Amino acid sequence: MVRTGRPRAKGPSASGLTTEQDILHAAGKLFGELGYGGTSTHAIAQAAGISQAAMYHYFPGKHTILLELLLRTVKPSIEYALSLAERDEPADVRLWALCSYDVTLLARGENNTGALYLLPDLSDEKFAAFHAERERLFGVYRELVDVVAGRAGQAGLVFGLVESVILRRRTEPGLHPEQVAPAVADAVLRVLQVGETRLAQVRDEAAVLEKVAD
Amino acid sequence: MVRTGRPRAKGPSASGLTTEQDILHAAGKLFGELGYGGTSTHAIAQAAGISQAAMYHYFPGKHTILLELLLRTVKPSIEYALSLAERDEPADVRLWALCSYDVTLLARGENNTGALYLLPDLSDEKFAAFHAERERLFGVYRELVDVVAGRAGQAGLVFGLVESVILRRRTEPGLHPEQVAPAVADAVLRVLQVGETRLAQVRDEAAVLEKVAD
DNA sequence: ATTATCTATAGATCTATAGATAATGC
DNA sequence: ATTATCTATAGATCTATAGATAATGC
Repeated sequence: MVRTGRPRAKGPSASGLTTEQDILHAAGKLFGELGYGGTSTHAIAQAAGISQAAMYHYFPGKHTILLELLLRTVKPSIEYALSLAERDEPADVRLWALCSYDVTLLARGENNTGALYLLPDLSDEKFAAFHAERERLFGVYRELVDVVAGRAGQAGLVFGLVESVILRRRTEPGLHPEQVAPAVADAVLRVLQVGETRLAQVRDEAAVLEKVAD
Repeated sequence: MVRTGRPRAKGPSASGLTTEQDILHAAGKLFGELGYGGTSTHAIAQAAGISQAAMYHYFPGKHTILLELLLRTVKPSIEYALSLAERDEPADVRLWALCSYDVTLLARGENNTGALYLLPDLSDEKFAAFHAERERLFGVYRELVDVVAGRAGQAGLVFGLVESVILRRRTEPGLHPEQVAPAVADAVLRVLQVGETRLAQVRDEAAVLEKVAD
């Protein structure tokens, strides 16, 4: 199980991960801190422990690294959202579970991977595949929110409330996923004018839907 | 009242504004769309109608342009927040008015100036002056939120809810300030568990505090 | 004389490619 | 023979400075 190919000049991967993963990890951290335009391919390669040119063995260009990161970040949310669509718990219970799960993902992780959603560079059509996935996720939110609210037009507010955790991570260092996730999910139902009595029931019922995020 | 100095090669400012304002306007638009690192000084100058080098007559470097934009964007919010601190309306009424005012600012304007808050480059200490101002604003929110909630620890959630409008502008093109501002302010009080009866009163009372944003 | 602009450019990047090299696989 | 890496570099930027120039002011 020894690796083929020329060995790295700076010694083998300190993380023990594959080179592709080292690149993605380094790029995710740097894009989040310095932005896409502010991160050079040289800086990514250096943080990954390889030469600048070696990156092109794995990714044909800088933007494909960001695209891959975006797709990997949104993927678990979409899978969970779609799995909820098949359940027959009431909409408010499923919405609470979905919000709690997404906030957990956004609040967790050493690098603020959700911060990639904020990059202005995403308006480039190179990232259309990501926007399409995100739209699917938003669609699930909209369906659930419309039922819980009893009317249309509240989904944007809810989605914004969930994603505002990305912003809060920057200025609230002591933000713990297990604490903020239920708080945001509660807030979502309160915004939709679900009463406190019902909310307490929803919280209990949603426990069944809890998924241990990988 | 004819302007001194060498005339522009491309003809006089189309906007009729000062050159400094042309630069700030162009930079605000480009930073928001392409990011700080993704926007060259050449691109800013071109959009402003001057040569790249002429910018340095007004700003000693690229980052001072961004800093100036950030300070100008946050300034009206701080002034309004501080003016509210001296009023004797109840905390819930003042909080509603503050949220509504800030959401209006963030939702309005041809360029999404609030989008500058999302730039990852802001972590650089060059922008410490902006963070200090923003912290002052957050302080006013915290005071009001703590009183309305009857306990500490909810201010981050509220601030996030207000600022999530910046995110929503990107994906919800039909977002009208006069529509979304009261909706978010209502949502804030609902999150803080203010009852519907009281909320209706608050909305009425807050009308007195409404400020026509300049 | 002062001012706002211009043109030109030095020096420092930065991306992507070409081609060499040091491993393992067969 | 295949693979993963390396070094070197072309060509395209990009920031900031130097110094010239075309107006108005006095």
